[in-house]
Amino acid sequence: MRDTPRPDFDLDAFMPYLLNQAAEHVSLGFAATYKAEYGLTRTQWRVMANLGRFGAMSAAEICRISHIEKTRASRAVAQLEAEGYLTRARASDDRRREDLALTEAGRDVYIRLGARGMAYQADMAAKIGPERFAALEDGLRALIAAYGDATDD
Amino acid sequence: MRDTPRPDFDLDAFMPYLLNQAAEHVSLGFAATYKAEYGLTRTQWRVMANLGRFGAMSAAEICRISHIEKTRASRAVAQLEAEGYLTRARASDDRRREDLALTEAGRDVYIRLGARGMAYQADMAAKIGPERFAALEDGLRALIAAYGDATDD
DNA sequence: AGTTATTTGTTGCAAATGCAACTATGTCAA
DNA sequence: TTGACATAGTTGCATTTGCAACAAATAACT
Repeated sequence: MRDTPRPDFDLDAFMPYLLNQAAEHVSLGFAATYKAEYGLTRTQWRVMANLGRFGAMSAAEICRISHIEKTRASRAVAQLEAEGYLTRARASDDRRREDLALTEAGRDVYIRLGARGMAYQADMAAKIGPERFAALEDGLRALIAAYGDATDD
Repeated sequence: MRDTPRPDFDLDAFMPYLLNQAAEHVSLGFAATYKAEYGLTRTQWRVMANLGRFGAMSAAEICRISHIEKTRASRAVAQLEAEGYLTRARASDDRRREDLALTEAGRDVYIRLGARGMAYQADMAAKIGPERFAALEDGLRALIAAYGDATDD
C-alpha cells in the first residue's frame, strides 16, 4: 500500500505555472532596463509604448488594449505627466475623456526603449532558436485569443 | 515628411508583453477556482503544490524551486499553518530550517485542486490544439532555461 | 578557538495594489 | 425635460508587496 495517494498533478508541467515562470524571468530582464535607466514601472512603460506606437489616445483605450486596471493606469498617467513624459487634454467632443500624448521627452524615451526592446527580443530569439520563438509567439497568441476574449475581464 | 519618427517597436509583438498577457489571462481562470473554493492565494497554492508533489521540504527550497520571494513564502506558510493545511517542524540536523509538510486536510486540497488543474490543462490543450500546446510548452521551457538559470535572481 | 560570512526565517515600513465609492459627463428612451 | 443607466477618470481605504534590517544557526577561514 502507498502512504500518499498518487498525485498525477505536476506543477512543473502545469501551463499556468510555466507561463508565469517564463513571463517573470523574461520580463525581469527587460524591466531592469527601464527601471534602472528611466525610473519607469511596467505600467508606465506600457502606457508610453501604446502612445508611442498608436499615437494620442485616452487612458480607457489603453486599458482596453493592454488589459491594465483603470486605477493603475490613472496613477501611471499622473506620474508620467509629472515627469514630463506626456500631456493630457480634455477631448472637445467628449469632455469626460482625456487625450494623452507623448511629449518630446516622452517620445525620446519611447524610441530609445523601443530599440532596447527589439535588441532584447532578437537576443531571445537567438537564445532559443527562431523556429521555437515563432512557435512560442503563435501559441501565446492562440491562448490570449482563447482566454483573453472569452473571459474579457 | 513624417511628424513622428518611425517607431518599429510594436508592443503587440513584444515577447515579454505577450508572455505577461497570456500568463495573466490563463492564470486568472484557474486562480478563480482555488481562490473561490479554498480561499487560497497563488503563492499559497504553489507552496501546497510543491509539498504535495515532492513531499516535505523547507520554505527556502520551495523558494528556490518556484522562484518565490522569501517574504512572500514566509507569510504564505504562516497562513497555511493557521488554516491547518500544513505543519512546520524544526529540522534536527540544521536548526535554522523548518521542514514543512501537508496535513491530511492539506493533502486533500492538493488532490482536489490537482484534479481541477489537470482538467483545466486538458481544456487549454483542446482549445488551442495539442500540437500548438506542445510547442508552447517546449518554447516556455527553453525560455526558462535560458533566462531563469542564467540570471538566477 | 575566534572571527567573518552565509543561510533560514521573521518583521518594520514605505510603496504599490485593487476594489468600491464618488464626480462629472454623456446616452438613451419615455 | 426628466430619469435611469453607462462611461472616464479620481480618490479613500484596507490589503499586499518588496526591500532592508534583523536574529539565530551554521559554515568557512585563519
